[in-house]
Amino acid sequence: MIPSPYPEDFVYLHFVPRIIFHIDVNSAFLSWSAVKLVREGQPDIRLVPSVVSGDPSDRRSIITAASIPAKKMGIKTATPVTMALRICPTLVIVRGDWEWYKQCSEGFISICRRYSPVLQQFSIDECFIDMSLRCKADNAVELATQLKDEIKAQLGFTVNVGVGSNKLLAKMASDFEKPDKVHTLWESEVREKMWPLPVRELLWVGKKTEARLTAYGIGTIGDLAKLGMGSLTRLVGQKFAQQLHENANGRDDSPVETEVAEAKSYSAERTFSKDLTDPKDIDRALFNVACIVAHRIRRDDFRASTVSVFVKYKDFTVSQKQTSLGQPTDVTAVILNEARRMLGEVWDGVTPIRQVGLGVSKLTHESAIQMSLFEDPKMDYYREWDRQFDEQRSNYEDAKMLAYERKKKDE
DNA sequence: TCTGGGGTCCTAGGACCC
DNA sequence: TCTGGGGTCCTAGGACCC
Repeated sequence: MIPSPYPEDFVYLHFVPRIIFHIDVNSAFLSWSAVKLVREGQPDIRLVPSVVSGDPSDRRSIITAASIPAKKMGIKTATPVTMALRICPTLVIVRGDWEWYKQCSEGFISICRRYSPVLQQFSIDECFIDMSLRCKADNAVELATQLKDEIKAQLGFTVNVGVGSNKLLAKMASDFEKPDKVHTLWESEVREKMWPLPVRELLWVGKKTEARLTAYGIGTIGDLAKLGMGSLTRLVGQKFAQQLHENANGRDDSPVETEVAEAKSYSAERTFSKDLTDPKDIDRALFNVACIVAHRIRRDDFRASTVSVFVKYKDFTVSQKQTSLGQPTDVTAVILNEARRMLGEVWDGVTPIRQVGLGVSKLTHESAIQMSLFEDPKMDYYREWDRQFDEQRSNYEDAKMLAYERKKKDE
């Protein structure tokens, strides 16, 4: 094939009709764990009510992924494990395996990339590919089916492929009947396939927006599509109204973004198995999340100018506080001290805390300016502490990877 | 039944500057 | 001494996604 002299997105935008695929792994974490278990000679958990979750003995664990038989019983993602067990006492529970999931993800992404290099990874288990230059509307389904079958044959798990004339329609289509299916949603099919759906099924319509819309008598995506901009703006604000109006009518001109966007913020949080009041416990958790967040920004060569801290109470209300630093930092102690100071302002020291978290934002790559005259004289000590922490942590991660590789070789 | 963890984007009000 | 209006930055909070 002769390579095009133009960027791929330049050519089609001008005269080729857009054809977008959205590939979505069916019950991703559950399918991926199932593949691993099947390879080990275990029964296929996809065929029985089963879930992936955190520690089942922790009352606060929730379901991360559920098999189709489990979903049919009403066990969905984010259901508390205790509740799921009440619904189905024989539920099979497996723990997540992040390293394995990453490998499965890389596997299916690289197959998709062979179909089109114009690929946007949307999450660990979803991607868009721009097929505008690779097929025509009349053979799109054939290619999508081939892609879906190739993933199943090579990797052992199923995907849904949504085919449409833009990203929104492709994504909506991949959400139709599952698993292991190809669906189309062309603009000409919007009226028939998308408008009858409940408004909640439209991308970006969450619980709150649904409540607001249904209170106004808007039940289906079709109702929303026909609603005047004036009313919609009063309900959800101008910017969001415009987006919803376009989307409900099946329009979306956002491109398939091949560049991986840089992170804009990092955060970590810890939920306690019991609500806590002891400042020592809270501070230990704050210390832990500060170490994690600061390690991540150093790993990615960032410095942060804003630090925020937040606490969540029993009733799920959140208080948070953020502050701007005089100069960007990646030093754990600096971040932790700001967080400690703000925690003192945000928390009364008495109300039990369910969760504590810490975040950093306003990230730059600029190298820290060392103003030794004004800098805390302990800063060198702090940096050395961080260096040793990072070294140990990466050794730990290396060891984990090595153990994993060894195990794989044995299989 | 009792709700994890990690992100993005938007809005609104106040401070400050010109 | 008292005044308008626009732009920008900051913080708090809320909604959505997987």
